[in-house]
Amino acid sequence: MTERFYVTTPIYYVNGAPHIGHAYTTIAADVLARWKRLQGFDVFFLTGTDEHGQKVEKAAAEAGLDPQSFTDRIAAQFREMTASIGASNDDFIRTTEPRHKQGCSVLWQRLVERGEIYLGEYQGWYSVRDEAFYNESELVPGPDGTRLAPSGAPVEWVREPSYFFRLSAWQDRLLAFYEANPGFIAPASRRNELLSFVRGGLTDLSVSRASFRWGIPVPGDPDHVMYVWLDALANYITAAGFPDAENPRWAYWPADLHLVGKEIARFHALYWPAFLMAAGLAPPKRVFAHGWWTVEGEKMSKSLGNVIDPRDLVSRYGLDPVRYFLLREVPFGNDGDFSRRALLTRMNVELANDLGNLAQRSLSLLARHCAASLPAFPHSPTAADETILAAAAALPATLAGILDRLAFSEALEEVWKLVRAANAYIDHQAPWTLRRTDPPRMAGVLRILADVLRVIATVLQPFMPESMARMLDQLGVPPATRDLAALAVPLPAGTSLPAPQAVFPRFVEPAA
RNA sequence: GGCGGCGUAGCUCAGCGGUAGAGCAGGGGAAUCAUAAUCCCUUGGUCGGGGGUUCAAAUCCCUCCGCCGCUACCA
Repeated sequence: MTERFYVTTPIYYVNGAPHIGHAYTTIAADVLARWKRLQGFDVFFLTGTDEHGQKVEKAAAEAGLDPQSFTDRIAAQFREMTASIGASNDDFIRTTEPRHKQGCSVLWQRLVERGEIYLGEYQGWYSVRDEAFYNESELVPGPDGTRLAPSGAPVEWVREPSYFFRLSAWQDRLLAFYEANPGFIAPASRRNELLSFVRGGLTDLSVSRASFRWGIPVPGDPDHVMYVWLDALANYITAAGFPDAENPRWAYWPADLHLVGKEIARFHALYWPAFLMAAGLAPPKRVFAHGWWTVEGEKMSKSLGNVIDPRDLVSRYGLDPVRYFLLREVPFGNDGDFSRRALLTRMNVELANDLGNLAQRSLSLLARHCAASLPAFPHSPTAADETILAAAAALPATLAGILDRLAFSEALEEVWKLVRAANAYIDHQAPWTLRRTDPPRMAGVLRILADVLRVIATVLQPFMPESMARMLDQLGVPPATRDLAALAVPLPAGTSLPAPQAVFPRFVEPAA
């Protein structure tokens, strides 16, 4: 039986248009999903939108729309963004869908039945913008004597009956869980923060709101709607068919990986496993929190007007270079800076000069001097041949280990070591000289280059699907033989090669 | 205030007890198959300051300075 792999992005909150941060998470998840498929896993890759809550209700009112119409509109933008960055998600869940509302209600009932939720009363300072309550002590003074949330959002005094989740009862079991699963939350810095937070003591969590209507009604008490985070987190199981254990999708649970931004690490690594364990369900296997992007050294913000729309980026620079840049530039988990200069350097130096040009020079020699067909493997390979072939052969396994740690930039660096080695190989072997002195040797060298390029293009497919498909076309690799297992079988000599075409042209400034 | 992290070549960072590394940028050379791309060689750092442990410290300990994250609280 093939192994399953379930990876998620967060469901994105529909109170604003998609930006580079959303695209980043989705691209990372997509690369992983594609990589796992390449390895032969049965993958379920989920993304979607989080559509309830007071903020959405307000934003809809301000836009003069009912909440459903409003969320329909924004959700469509997210769906479009998902497609525009080439995501290969298997599903796109919206929390306003019946399947989600039903599953979420069952989850609630299960928590009630198990005595994990009780009715109490909440009073405190509430921030609509943050969808959170704050203690008096957490507030900071604002202009003209007002109080503000630590985030700077305005707060109002709210007193209302509320359902509570017995989070306080889970402290020890959570700590035991983290202890037993040291890799559960990564990077390590997030784990430290989480542990210190939990050790500091947990209080019961208010999980319903009676102050607004736009949410999933609490079963049996329609005056309340569910807390948005309980609602939102549940998407990971409702999309997998919960509570229907017969649903084939349910076999994917527990998820192998929730990819999240660092700002929501706690919800995923603390509340979510607590909810699940309390409901008698398995917690996810891993949560990975990535960092944030600044733009040209500055924080992204609407007021600065420097928010990057991923769709603009893609139309300007092309999809694959953008995907490559985002995962290459910064160690996954760290914050990074998105600068035009850095993007152009990666594009021109690594994609165009190193890899694109390597393919082009190899393929044009094959086209011109080998009758556009794949030569036979050398009869007696030299030490140089053996060295580069061994490096290529070792690459997939090396990457597997690196990608299991989500070290995308490290993985790409590893691939580029081989790219550079192949450029050195072609220079040292100088097939253009061999053409006159030793044509059979020239053919052997070119065959080795084709085989090395095939490995490179194969393992890079998850990162740059479209470009690598074209490169594999040019290398004569049939579409059905592009997974990692297929690398074990060499292409037959004589395979005909189409005319080479540049895969990564140098980026030149468009005329103004 | 507490917990944690970071500070290494011009830039971005790796190394985390055993003669300072990579990529980019800079300099010199080779080659001319190729997207004027590539390859080879090379300049460059008292590893934030100070103290300590050790035969040996960027690497461990203490302290100071500067950044950052999580979190708490006082008045």
